[in-house]
Amino acid sequence: MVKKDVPEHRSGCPLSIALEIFGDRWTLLILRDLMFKQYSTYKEFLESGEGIATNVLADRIRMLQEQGIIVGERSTSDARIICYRPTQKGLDLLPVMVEMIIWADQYEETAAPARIMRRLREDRTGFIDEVRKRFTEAEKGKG
Amino acid sequence: MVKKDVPEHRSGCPLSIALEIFGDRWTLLILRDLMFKQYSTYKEFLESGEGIATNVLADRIRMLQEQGIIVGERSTSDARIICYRPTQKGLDLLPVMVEMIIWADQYEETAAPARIMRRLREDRTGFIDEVRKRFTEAEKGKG
DNA sequence: TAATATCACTTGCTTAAAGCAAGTGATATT
DNA sequence: AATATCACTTGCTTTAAGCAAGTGATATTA
Repeated sequence: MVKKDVPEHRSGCPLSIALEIFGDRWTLLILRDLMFKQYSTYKEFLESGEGIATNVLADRIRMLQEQGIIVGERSTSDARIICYRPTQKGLDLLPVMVEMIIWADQYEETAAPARIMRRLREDRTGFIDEVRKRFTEAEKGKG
Repeated sequence: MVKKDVPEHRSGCPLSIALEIFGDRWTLLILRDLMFKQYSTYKEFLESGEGIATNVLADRIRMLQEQGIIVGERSTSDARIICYRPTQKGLDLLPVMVEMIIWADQYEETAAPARIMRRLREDRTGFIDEVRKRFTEAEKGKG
């Protein structure tokens, strides 16, 4: 059994609610693949190298859609494939992820290229806006 | 059994490493109690209203000390009590927590007072510096 | 100073979630 | 028509979370 439904809120504390949604080992890694690596399919997430289990991945994708953080739609060129993309609510998690990345890079041994980290530290908002634009531009293209 | 030892890194990705450390339901709530609510003891964390289990709390406190995110020392006035405080590494998680709080407040129903949230949104760094000072001043007091 | 209370845990057990391998049904390719 | 790929699901094992009770050290009270 795999179940990650966001439960009845234990407390109304915003941090607690946030952790009910993405306070686990995998949820933010899927969003990282989606927003930073520009992966968009189940298969790409699965093969991203972190080793997530198939049932957990399916479960998290379902939960992220229920929460309105991502949306999925079938590819027109290949109907087997579902392409996921972040919503506004999902894109607004970028600052959270960026701060986590900066913290980890400062205190732990990471494989992150130094110049990318420098860019990230020195221009958080510019970096975030770039990522954001990639998805909002794409949105227009469909409009 | 309760075991949260930070495992062998699955990937060198900074986000992945960060999640190995605090990617769970409880770790950041303890740090919230410590830094925002100014709780400092096991008992206070336990009674903070989120319903953490005693073994999980003990486990996370141990892990946070091993990671150098908090330090604990016995109270001089009552030798039963251990007072925990954040290290620099712990204080540097404030931006992560603040962004999570802002996100949750924007998209979920929270019990956070509107004026505190407004303050937080409009002056993230000022807010963070205030919290930070409370602990670095206290440090000086000990010499 | 003996008895009781409090503090920070630990232990043992149950329940829920993560991890793993294999399978399924739909669509696509050969 | 046969095989491959895609996005999952199912069933089982392992690990971690949840819960109640207990422990040892220190502190307070009668």
